[in-house]
Amino acid sequence: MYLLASRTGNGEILVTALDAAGAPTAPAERLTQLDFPAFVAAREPAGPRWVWDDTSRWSPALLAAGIRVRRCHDLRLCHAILRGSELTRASELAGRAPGRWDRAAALEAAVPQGATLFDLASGDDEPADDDTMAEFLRQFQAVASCPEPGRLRLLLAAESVGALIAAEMHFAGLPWRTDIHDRLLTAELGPRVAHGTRPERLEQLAGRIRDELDDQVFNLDSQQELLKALQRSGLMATSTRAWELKKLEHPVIEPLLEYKKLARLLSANGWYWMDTWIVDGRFHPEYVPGAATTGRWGASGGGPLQLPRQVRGAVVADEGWKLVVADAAQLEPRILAALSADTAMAAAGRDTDLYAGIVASGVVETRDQAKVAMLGAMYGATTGESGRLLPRLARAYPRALGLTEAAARAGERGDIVTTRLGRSSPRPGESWQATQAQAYDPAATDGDERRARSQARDWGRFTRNFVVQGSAAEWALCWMAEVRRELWSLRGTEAPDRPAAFAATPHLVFFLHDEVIVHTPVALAGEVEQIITRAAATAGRLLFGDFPVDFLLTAATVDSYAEAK
DNA sequence: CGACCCTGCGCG
DNA sequence: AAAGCGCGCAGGGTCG
Repeated sequence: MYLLASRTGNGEILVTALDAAGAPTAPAERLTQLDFPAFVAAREPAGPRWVWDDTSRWSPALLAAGIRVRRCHDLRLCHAILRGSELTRASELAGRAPGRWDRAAALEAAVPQGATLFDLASGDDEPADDDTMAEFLRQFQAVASCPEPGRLRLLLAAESVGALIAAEMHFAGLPWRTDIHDRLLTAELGPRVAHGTRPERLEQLAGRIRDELDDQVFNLDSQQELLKALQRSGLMATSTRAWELKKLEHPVIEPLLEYKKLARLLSANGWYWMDTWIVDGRFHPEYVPGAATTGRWGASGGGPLQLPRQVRGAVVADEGWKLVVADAAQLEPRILAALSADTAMAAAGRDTDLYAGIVASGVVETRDQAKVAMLGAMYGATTGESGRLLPRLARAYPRALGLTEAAARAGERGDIVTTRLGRSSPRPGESWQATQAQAYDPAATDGDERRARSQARDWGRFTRNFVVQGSAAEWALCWMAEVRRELWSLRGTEAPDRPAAFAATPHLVFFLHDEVIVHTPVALAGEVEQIITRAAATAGRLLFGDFPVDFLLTAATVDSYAEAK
C-alpha cells in the first residue's frame, strides 16, 4: 500500500512497506542509489503510494532512468498544509515546535551550493531513518483524527501528484523553436547584437526620445534620470509607469512607450534569455507546487508563469505532433458559485460564458461590467466602476457575495479562512497584531486608528481572495491530476526515438494556474482534447459533488501556442 | 564586490 | 495608492 523511502546517513536508501493503517508489513529493505530506480520499476505495477520527504529530490533520478510513479505522498508539501489547516489544528503535528519539516525546500536541497554546507554539517538535516517514518505517522494521525478527513486526503493526494507533474514537466520541457524566437526578436528589435548593447530599433527610439526631450546624455534606463528629464521638459509625470505616461500629451510619449515595451521584451525574453533557458529545443523551468500561500504554484528559471504573449509563437509542436491548449473559462467565479452554493450564479454560467450569463440575467448591461464587478467582488474593490456595480451583483447573488464578505470580515479580525479542501490562510504576523492592539490603547491617536483600520482591510482583501484563489488552485490540481492519469492510459504507442517512455506519448508540458498544454502525437490529439474536457468535469465533482456547476474549457489543438487564444 | 530594496511589468 | 488579489524577474540604486 505505502512504500516509505528515506536516505540513510551514508547515502543508502531504506524502503519500508506499510499497510493501510501505517504499520510496517516487512523489514526495511536497504538499497544503493544506483539500484533504486530498478527497484521502483519493479514495485510500481502493484500500485503503491511512495512516501518520501521531497518529490523534487527523488524524481530526477527516476525520470532520468525512464521511470514514473503513479502516486506519492510528499511529506514536505503535506506537512505545510497540515501545519496550517484549521481542520487539523488539534493534532500533535500542529502543536509541535517548528523543525526540519518546516524549513524551506531550498535550504534542504541546497547542498551543492556550498553556502549552506556549514549548516548541514553542524545540523541534523540528514534525517535519521526513523524521522521520515515518524513524520508520516504524525501526518497519518492528523488526517485520521480530523473532522472531515476526506477533504484533506484529496488535497494531500492532489498536492503530491502535483509535485510529480511539476518534476515531469521540468524533465520533458516545453517545445521551443529558437529559430522562430530569433526571427520574432529580429522583426521587433532589429538584428541580434551582443548582450548589453542596444539593438538597432531600440537605438533609433532612444535617439527620438533624446531629441524630443532635448537631452542627449541622460540614461534612458534609469527611472530616476528619465523622470527628471521628463519633468525638465515640462511634463507633469510623477512616475515612469506606462499607464501613467499614457495620460500625458507630448510627442515623446509615443516613442517612449514603444521603447519601454521593446526594452522589456529584450531584457525579459530576448536572445540572452533564449541562450540561457532553451536547451535542445526545450524550455525546462522549475515548477514549485505550493509556492503561494493560497496553494498556487510558483516557478523559476526563465519566468515560465510570465511568458508574454509576444513570444508564444516560439512554442511549437514537434513534427508530427500537436499542442492541445486548454484553459478553464471564468474559473474563479465558477469556484465562488460552487463554494457558496449560489445556484443563481452557477446557472448564469451553465453551458455559456459566465459573464455573458450574468448579462443575460439582466444584472448588468455589458460583459465588461459583469467581469469588472465579479473581479471586484473577489478582490475587494470599493471604488470606481467595480465598486459602483457591486450592489447589483449582491442583490442577484447574495450567497456568493455573502461568502466573500464573510471571508473579508474574518481576515479583518485576524481570523483564518479555509479553502474547499482544507488549506487555511496564514495568521497575520506580529506587527499586524501589534498595530491592531495599539489602536485599542486608550492613548491611541487618530493616526493609530486609521493605520489599524487600513491594515485590517488589507488583510481582509487577502483572506477574501484566499478562499477563492486557493479553492481554484485545488480544482486545477485535481483537473491536472486527472488529465495525467488518463494520458497515462494512452501508453502503448510510443515513438521509438523518444528519450524517455513518457515523453514518447501525450504528456503535460505546461501549466499556468488555470491553463494546461499537452504535447501529443497528431493521431491522439482528438482523444487528448476529450480527456482534458472530461477531467474538468471530474475535478468539479471531486470538489463539489453533485452541486450543479459547469467548468467550461476553451480547448484548441494547434501547432503553435500563439494560435490558441 | 555581493546583498538587499525599489520600481516597473509580465502572467493568472 | 491604479480602483483590487497572487506571483517572478530584470535593472538601477544604495549600503556595507
